[in-house]
Amino acid sequence: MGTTIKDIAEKAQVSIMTVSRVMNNSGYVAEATREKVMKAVQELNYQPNLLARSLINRKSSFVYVIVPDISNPFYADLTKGVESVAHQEGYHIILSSAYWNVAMECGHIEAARGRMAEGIILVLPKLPEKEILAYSRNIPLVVVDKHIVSPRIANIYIEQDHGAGLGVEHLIALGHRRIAFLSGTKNIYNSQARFRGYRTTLEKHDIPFDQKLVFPGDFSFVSGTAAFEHFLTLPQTRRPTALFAASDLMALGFMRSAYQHHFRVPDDISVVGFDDISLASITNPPLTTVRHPYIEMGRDAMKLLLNKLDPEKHLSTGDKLFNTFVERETTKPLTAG
Amino acid sequence: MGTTIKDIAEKAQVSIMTVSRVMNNSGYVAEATREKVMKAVQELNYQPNLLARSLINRKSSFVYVIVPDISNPFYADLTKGVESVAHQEGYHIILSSAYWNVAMECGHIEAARGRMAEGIILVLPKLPEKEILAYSRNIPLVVVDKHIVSPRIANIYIEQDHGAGLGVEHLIALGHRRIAFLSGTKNIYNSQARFRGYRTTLEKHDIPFDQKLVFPGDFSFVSGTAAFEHFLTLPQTRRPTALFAASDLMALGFMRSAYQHHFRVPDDISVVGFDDISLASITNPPLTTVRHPYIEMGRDAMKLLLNKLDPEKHLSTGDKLFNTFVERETTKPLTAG
DNA sequence: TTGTAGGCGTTATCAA
DNA sequence: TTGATAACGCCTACAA
Repeated sequence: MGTTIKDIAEKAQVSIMTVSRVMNNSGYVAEATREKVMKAVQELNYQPNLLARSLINRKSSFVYVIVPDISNPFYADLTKGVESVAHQEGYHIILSSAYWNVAMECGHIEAARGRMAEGIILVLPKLPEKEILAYSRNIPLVVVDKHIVSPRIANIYIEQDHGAGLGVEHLIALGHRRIAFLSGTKNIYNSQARFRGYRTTLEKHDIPFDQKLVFPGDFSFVSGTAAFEHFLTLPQTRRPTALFAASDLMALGFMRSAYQHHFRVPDDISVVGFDDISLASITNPPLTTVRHPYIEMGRDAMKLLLNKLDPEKHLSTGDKLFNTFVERETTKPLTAG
Repeated sequence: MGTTIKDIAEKAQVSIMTVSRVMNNSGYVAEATREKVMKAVQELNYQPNLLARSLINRKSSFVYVIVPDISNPFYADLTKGVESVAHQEGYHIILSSAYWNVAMECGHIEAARGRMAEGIILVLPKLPEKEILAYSRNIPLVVVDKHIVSPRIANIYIEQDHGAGLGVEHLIALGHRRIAFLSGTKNIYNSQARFRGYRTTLEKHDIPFDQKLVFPGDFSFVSGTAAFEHFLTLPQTRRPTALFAASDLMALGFMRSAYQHHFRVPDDISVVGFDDISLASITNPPLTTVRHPYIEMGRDAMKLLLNKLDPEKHLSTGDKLFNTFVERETTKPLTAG
């Protein structure tokens, strides 16, 4: 506790510079001297103070990760991806939740600057793009899972139109034509993208779009249960035979409510979700969905940041990420009638 | 980027000390001077370097949180609890996953020391107690969710015997007497505690313990599905009418497999889990379980650490934490026959 | 009310 | 191959 380079120097009867050289394997040190130093290091259980080192190198090896809420499985997965690359490259991550609150986001960003963080990974921020741009002039910043227009902001984002189309294509291939859409939170870009994918895919197959088949939701489990109530209010003949939900949570909520009303999935109605959260494969029946690759997004975000920090090092972010379709057991072919 | 106290001093035509005083609201500063300084701060967008400050104060405001795997919902919840208290008190958390690997745990602990972390919250470590004790002499350390014998190690741990008993009591109250136990990973203290709770509760009610009704498992979803296969191998008359699983994940796996074999829960067999992970309330049907309060454990762990760091400040860790029974829809009274 | 000197633990630079 | 000195950005203690 509190052993410094000076203590080692004293104990080993050398100058602090020599100790420093040993610790960093830099410059020339006679083998005998090195051993003397190492012995002192062992005995005093010395560890260099990395903060002091940061001060002089201007390299803290800290990266801030700001997520909406770490207890949300999406962001936990994303964080895992970030962490795996970070540790591999010797960085440590400082985690903060901002709870969809602009003021908290700003607070965390300021804190990151103050702590000499080398960069920030900002997940689904509420902060307007303009302000993000302003911050990004002070500190390297990567925005994840939010659609960004400015080419000046580093960004990991998957255009989810295509992914949503995958889910709808599958339902259409099974013969469904009355396909409902359970939408995400209004005015969120991700919601809109998923909706666009739904609508354009319908059009591509000459299936008329019906506003009545668009159920309101907010990505949450309960909004899924509410959607089923909404479904019940539709006259029998106008009910959809399939549902495409903008999130797995809503799909699950819908299914739960359906079961309580003695509807069977997929027998009475097919359901496709979006996200592929870890629960999706565990539910009963397991949910057919569109996978949004959070872990990989986290990984790539960190790599992108690292490449910014050190242009020498070109970490490959692999191929561009995209959504993939995952067929499980909540869909089945439309039977006549 | 890189604005220092010197730049401000120069711009405001004052000494460094005056700037320092303004930034810290300490000592006397004439109002006019203060304004001059603040103006320079604004214009140059200055932020004090907290690492440099840490060096002097010997107070980094960093706390390391070392979990087995952040993408696991338990630990994400726990981390959330830690974070909520930490931020409130001005601390930042550095998150690391150790993946049940002793070497990684040690690595993270060393890193924490090197980074001048003020403390470590160590969740379910693999590290032997003796080594933890050794580390805890160098840096304040709180061990969470692992049973610790030594009174010298700060610890947040719930004796889960009692909680497990709650689940079994419920089944017994419903008339069940042939109650199976689906066990967790062998040789893990938590598994043993949950098993003890099962067994002693049985004995309390004069229900003979039957080793055949103890199914092996490892806390995972798949080990739950395997357990159902095991269940099927039992002769009809010797099958349990209820199952108490040492984890929700296993309970869910068991149920999934059960449904695939056209068994109904709770009609054909009652199921109780343990943990109350967020999925538990979302499944179909929602799972009756014993809640293990991860968020609260995280909160209390951080408070305990804070109290260690600053004995002046007595953050109440509230009442002692315990497991609670959560009744949902996977159990029902045993019907004659 | 303000400024000067010294140091926190480390490394870069230059000299020996 | 080693060591003295001056930084890094800031704060404490003391002086003016």
